[in-house]
Amino acid sequence: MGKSHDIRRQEIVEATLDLAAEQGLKKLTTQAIAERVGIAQPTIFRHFKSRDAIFGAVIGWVAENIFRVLEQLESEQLAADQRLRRLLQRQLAFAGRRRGIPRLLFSDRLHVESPELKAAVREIYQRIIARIAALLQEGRTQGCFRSDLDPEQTALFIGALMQGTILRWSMMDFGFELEDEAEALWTFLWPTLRP
Amino acid sequence: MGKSHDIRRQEIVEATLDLAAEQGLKKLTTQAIAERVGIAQPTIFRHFKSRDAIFGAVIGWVAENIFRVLEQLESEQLAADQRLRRLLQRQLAFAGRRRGIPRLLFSDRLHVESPELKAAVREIYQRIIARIAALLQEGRTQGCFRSDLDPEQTALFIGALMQGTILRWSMMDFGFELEDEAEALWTFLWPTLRP
DNA sequence: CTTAAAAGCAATTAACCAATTGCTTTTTCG
DNA sequence: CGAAAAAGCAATTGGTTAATTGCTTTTAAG
Repeated sequence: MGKSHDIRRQEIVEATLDLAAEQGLKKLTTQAIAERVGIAQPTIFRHFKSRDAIFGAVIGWVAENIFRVLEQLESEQLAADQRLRRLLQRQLAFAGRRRGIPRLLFSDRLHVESPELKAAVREIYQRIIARIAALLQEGRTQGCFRSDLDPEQTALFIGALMQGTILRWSMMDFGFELEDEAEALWTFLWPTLRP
Repeated sequence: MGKSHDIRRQEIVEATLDLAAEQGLKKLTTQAIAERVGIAQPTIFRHFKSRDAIFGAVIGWVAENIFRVLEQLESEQLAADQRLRRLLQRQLAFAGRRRGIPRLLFSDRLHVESPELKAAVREIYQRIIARIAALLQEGRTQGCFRSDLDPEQTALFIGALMQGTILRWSMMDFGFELEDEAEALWTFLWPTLRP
């Protein structure tokens, strides 16, 4: 046996994310992934049923990390506005470390071809939006946000701001530090939220 | 001869945009485009040198329309804030009428594979941002925006808001009217801009 | 009406790619 | 140790696709 099943699966997932960042989805072939991992192309299929199953595992791994960020936030004893600020900082920091994320998750291939993968990506998106909306709601009653704020609508736009910023970062070939945008984003955002 | 060169080219461009919306980029083959237009697959290559040349023409067509919206705005005698508001309305309205736009322009394929197509998409993006920044600058001196506004930085975030909203619309299978988001977007945006 | 150019198509090609098969090697565990 | 199970690979398969070729039909200009 080579390496254990779980380790190989994780290697394949990471190789896939890295290759997505470097070469885009067209060249993201099982051959390319296998070469990056250092195994033969058919060996990929000892660990994943199909190519889509690899993508599914990648999305699952990304989801796990994003949700972990959201959960860590729950346990912090801070006012709602400071927790929202941290949420933005940390999600951008996580995305900034994994360039493959926008290339894969914003790809039309997942959205149109595979209903399961589309659903998985949507769930990530909707859980982030729901968390932001909950923070806005909480902060509104605490008095740290405007009282006439629509939490749902505002959460959608904050999500759009994050996604749009990540998309620009990807479009500009990752030519700036995504993490550094968090502070500027908050400066832009705060006047709309404050009481 | 069938139809004239220019008419066929335009038919191919529109078929490509429509198919991008319906089926995504993977199934956007020369065969599929030809079927939609009603010609044989090799005939495509009488009108375009390569598949990428088709994409280039599509992007060119989109750019033309977007720039026309920007130019029309120049001639309107309105305060800067109202012109910015109209810019958002009209760009979202245009995108809302052409579902293929996000599928094609946000695709990684253009960004990674073809340097020319990537440059073309970036130019569209940067001209919109530059226009927004100019409007913000103008409005700041006119007194209809905050005086401590950073026009460049703010323009980037307004662009991110638009792109993020269009991305959500695409991700949700165009399940809401994009044009209707413009008003809510402005409501969200105004508190950050007003003096 | 004539003819050259443009537009069209059927058939083919070369390249690419996900997935399968059949066999060998390595690891795990009783 | 020894055998079952897991992991590995070379070779191949079947399907897909952009682009070419060679030929025919249609259009437009003189």
